Amino acid sequence: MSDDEDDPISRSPGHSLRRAALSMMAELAGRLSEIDCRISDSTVLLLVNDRTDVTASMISRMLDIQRTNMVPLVNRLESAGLVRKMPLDGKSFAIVLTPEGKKRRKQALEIIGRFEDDLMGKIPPEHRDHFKPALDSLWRSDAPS
Amino acid sequence: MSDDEDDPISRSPGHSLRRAALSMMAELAGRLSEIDCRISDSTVLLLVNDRTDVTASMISRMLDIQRTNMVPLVNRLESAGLVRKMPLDGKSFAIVLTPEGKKRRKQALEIIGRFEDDLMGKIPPEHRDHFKPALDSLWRSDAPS
DNA sequence: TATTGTTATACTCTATAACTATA
DNA sequence: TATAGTTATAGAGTATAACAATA
Repeated sequence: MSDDEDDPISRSPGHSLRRAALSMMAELAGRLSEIDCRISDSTVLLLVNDRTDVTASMISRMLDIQRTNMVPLVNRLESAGLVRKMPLDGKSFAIVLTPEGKKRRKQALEIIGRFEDDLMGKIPPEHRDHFKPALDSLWRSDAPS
Repeated sequence: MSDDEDDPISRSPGHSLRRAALSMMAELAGRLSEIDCRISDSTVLLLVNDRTDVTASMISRMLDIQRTNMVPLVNRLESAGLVRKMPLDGKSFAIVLTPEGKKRRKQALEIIGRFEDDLMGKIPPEHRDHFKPALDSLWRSDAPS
């Protein structure tokens, strides 16, 4: 079946963005599965790092995840022994990494580092430096315009 | 909470790709909902167009959708009166657009056209021409390298 | 009053296994 | 044997409403 540049789908930047993201996420999810991590898990581990003052609500705002959907995510990390909840005051808890959590974070960082090298390596050199700035202009409120 | 260029998430092109795609898809889905179309619906309508020889299996391969997940998609379009199944041989059916399907396709094309103009307009001019080529190199087998 | 954390719930998208019928 | 279409099912991700407790 023809899929040349004449049809509106092949010419669509939105379609390219969707397909590229889905392809990338499938590949990354596969690599992270070897350390029993989902993409969202790894994002939380990277985000928290050594901090002891990051709440689930703060994470949900930073990653644009609904507060309510943080519950199973944090529970999963807690059940896996990767994070602990430390009371900050009467109503808030800090999500802090356990030693195993820090170990897992380091593994995730290595996997993601290799993954992103591979990712950028697929992009022709003349387009490479434009990739992240272009993407960030589509969602980051503080992106340069 | 700090979200500067020092943390591995803000510097990650993979994270930028994911967030940009999710942001874009949410916006497009919202606009297409005004003509009762999902993104996948519109993609099928655009793809089939005037052809009378496109099967669900062909669509599933072109869009990287599992064959099995085409069933509810096509049923939805058929129930909405947008497509008909025409027997091609004893085991295959062509998905063809009804007159209402062609009308809906035209509406979708207009919405998507405006949407993509807006999308590209958000990208700083110096990055704009690199956007689609960079993305296509990540998933299109025939992308120039 | 606004925020944090939570439960319950539902919808969408995606993925696998297995089956029938036809090429 | 391979392909087309289908059913059943399960796992993710995501969304809203509602509530209790605390700032």
